Amino acid sequence: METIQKDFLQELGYLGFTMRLKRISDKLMQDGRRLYQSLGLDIEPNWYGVFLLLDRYGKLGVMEVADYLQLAHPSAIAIINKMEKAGYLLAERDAIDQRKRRVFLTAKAKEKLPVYKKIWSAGTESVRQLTALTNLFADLKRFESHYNNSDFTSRTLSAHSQYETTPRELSIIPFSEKYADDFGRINYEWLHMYFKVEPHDYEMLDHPQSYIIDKGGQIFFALCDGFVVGTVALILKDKDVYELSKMGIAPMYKGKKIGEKLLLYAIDYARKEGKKSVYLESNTSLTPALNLYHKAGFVEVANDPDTPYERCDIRMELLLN
Amino acid sequence: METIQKDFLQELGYLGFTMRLKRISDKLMQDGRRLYQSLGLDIEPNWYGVFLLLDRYGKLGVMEVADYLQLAHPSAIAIINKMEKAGYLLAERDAIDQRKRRVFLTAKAKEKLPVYKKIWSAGTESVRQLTALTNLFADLKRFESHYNNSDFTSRTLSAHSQYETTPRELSIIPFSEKYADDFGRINYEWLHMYFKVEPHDYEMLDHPQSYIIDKGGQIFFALCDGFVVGTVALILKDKDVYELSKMGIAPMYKGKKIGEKLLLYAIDYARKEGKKSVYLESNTSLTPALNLYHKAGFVEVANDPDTPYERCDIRMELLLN
DNA sequence: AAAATTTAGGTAGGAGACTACGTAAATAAT
DNA sequence: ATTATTTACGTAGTCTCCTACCTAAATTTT
Repeated sequence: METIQKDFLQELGYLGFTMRLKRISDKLMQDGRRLYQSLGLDIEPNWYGVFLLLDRYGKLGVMEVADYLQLAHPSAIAIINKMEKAGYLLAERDAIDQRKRRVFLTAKAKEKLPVYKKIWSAGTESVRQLTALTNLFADLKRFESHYNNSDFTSRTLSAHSQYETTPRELSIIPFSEKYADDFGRINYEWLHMYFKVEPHDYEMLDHPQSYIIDKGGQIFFALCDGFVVGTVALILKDKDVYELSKMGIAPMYKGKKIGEKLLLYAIDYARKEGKKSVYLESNTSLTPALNLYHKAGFVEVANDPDTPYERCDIRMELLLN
Repeated sequence: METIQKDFLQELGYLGFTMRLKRISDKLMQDGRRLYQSLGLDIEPNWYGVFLLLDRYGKLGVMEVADYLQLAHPSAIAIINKMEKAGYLLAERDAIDQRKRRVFLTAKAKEKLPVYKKIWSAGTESVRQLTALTNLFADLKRFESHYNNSDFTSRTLSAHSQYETTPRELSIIPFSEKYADDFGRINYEWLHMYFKVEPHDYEMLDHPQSYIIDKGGQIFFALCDGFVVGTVALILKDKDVYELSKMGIAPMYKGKKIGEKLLLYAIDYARKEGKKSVYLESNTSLTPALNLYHKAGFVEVANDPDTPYERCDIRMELLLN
């Protein structure tokens, strides 16, 4: 427990996504509130949508506001009532539809709006700077639309239905076609998390049989609780040299020495196959992995300038016997 | 108000970021809860962090849990207490530090964990699919670290301090160096939102003076409430032909006919300069803009196969006099 | 050794969002 | 015309997270 890993959720990868998102949005919200307070303004961070909506469209019904902002209507009501109490909104009954309460900005609101817009512009600029050089917006949009289309719940449910009771113990098995997808799944996750996925990766991860097994290599899977929780590949590089690659552990199972067992198993296999050495390429930022390699006897050697991977900045080797 | 723009927050661009983020994270949370309910499980969507944390590290104090998950400690306490009540957690006093309450997983938790992990894996896979082909994770990480470093509040505050009371009315003025940054600000926003920014864009947006003005073109700014809310550029393409480009309105000021005024003003200028025609390149997905162009008299002509912009799939022209 | 400060953990209260349920007006169906 | 259904709100209750404040143990200072 020496160096405390500060951000566990980040370490959990895809699984931590939900809570990380909430964390960011909550923080932004809190900051917004603080900002208004320090400026001495009597508005809340979630009001700007209503302000701008009514600034553009004039009078709107409660449901319309909710629809535009994609809020459940009670939330819209809560905001509207507060704004009304603060004197920014007025409401009137719709002449033809008696149920409808049409809300609109008061003179106070219209007077203050330019000031608020100025502040929102500043905030907008901050967000622009924070998201500069990223595709956060396009990606977020894509995420939202995919998410709205596909039913997350039912998809996850069906995936779950394949659950079968199996021993808890860790077992390590060689490649079999039925786990080919897991090979990709495990590795795409950490690649995605730390680097960008390179073309060379796609080939191997999507076609392990043809790119690794058929060329004289081997892949091992760590199985636990009934599914694949770790992978490692030995790629035949020379008649007596393996490259060790695609070593990945499912985030949920990290910290359980599974990587170590997998690595030792692979080394043992290489030795039994009569190979002279195993080498690997990695990145210095992946300290836990490097420690593991070191512990297993790998030593740093000169970097290969012709590596097909951009992310690799270190090469290690282990001589067998 | 013909076609109701469904997502107002998306339309607001950077400004809508906060609420969109909250919307997504809340939705994910709700879905998680529904998922567990339909599976008949007595766990909550925000428990997985604690489960996996204790699975890895064994016994931890309340504050440690809070730190790892980056939660305020009352939140951690709330989760821990519920999990304890549900029988998943037990607590004991630390032998040396009497204040410390060390929590750990019960036998029930350890027994159920494989099942839950299976479900979380399925959820993980769903997130992977939803974020495939995006850089959401790398970008989110970058956003988080930038955000944690720079003080959003104080930055926005200082930007706000430049506020000066100015007339509410819209005015249109020609290029001046002091608004050069605004030219970039306004245009980067919509480019970022709808497309990816192309190299050609950076040049022009960062150096309007040399790339547009000095080459015989002109830029107009719409000013309102004391700051720039819209831009349009006329680029000299031929001795009597302008290309109309970089037409953008700050999201907060959309729907106020500012674009229309700016466009007519630019056309008028071109006419006064004695040009024969103005053409523009755009994208068919930008319906509101296309309507505007159409209304101003632009007609669709054959597309230019040599356009420097990837995003453009339509070309329109307006003959003057 | 006594006093001051930090740290661990807890409570109270507030904000935001959502679901579920209820009511009355408007619209559609028979 | 009467009944059934949809729509527009509104209320209540629950969940999440956070800040502010409090206590008591551990650690530092003096």
